[in-house]
Order: sequence, then C-alpha cells, then structure tokens
Amino acid sequence: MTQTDRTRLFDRIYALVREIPPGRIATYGQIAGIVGCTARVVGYAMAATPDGGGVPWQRVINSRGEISARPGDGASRQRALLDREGIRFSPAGRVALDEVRWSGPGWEWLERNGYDPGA
DNA sequence: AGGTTGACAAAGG
DNA sequence: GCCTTTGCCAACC
Repeated sequence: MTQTDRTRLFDRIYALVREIPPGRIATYGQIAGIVGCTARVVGYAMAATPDGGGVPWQRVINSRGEISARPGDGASRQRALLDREGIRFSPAGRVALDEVRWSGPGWEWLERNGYDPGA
C-alpha cells in the first residue's frame, strides 16, 4: 500500500456509503462497525465528503433515526433528498429505521474490498 | 508535539 | 421516552 492508512480509512467509508442503495438508510455506528472505527470518525468523514462526489452522504443518519445537526442549513436539503428517494419522516422528523435500515453490503463486496465477512 | 473539536453511540438517571 | 454523562478516535489548530 503506497498511501497512508488514514487516506484508506476515509476511502473505505466513502466506498461503503457509496454502496448504500436509494431508499435505504444506514447509521453512523453501522458504518463504523464495518470499517473498524468509531462512529465519530464516520461523522467527521461525512463532514469532509465533497458534494457531487458520488457519495450519498444523505443516507447516513444517527442511531436515533434522525438527521443530526450539521454546519450550515443543509439539514433540510438532506431531508428533501431522502424524501425524494421515498424515505418517510415521522411528525417528529424521524424515520422508521426498522423499515429502511440498510442490510449492509454483500459478502462479495466485503471480500473484494479486503474485509473479512466471517468476522 | 500537544490540546481542542466533532453530521456519534451506548449506558445511566 | 427524554436528557445527561462517558468513551471514542481521527482531523484540525
């Protein structure tokens, strides 16, 4: 590996988020558990995610099933994007994670990216 | 080289 | 079910 590990870490997160299909929602903890880091790092990586980079950052929310506060006022934009994908929000602004929760990437994707599906 | 910050999560009250 | 505290690890200053 010619690049530093930290670059690979962000790259892993972006690659994984990119695998989230439309109409599906993943939590920070879920992503963190797969890439092998804490949820906070995932949140920081999302904050550094460039718009239009092909990374559906909008499909990543907190474990409470709600859009967490983020710099600026892009929260409503994220909500609009998810609503466009068919995600329904509760009156409290929360989503039913039990229904739209992402099942995670396929085992072949994991193996292809150097993960260990058995673990 | 060291301290602070942060799009969080899990546990406790 | 909601709010507070604790732990977490990488990026940023």
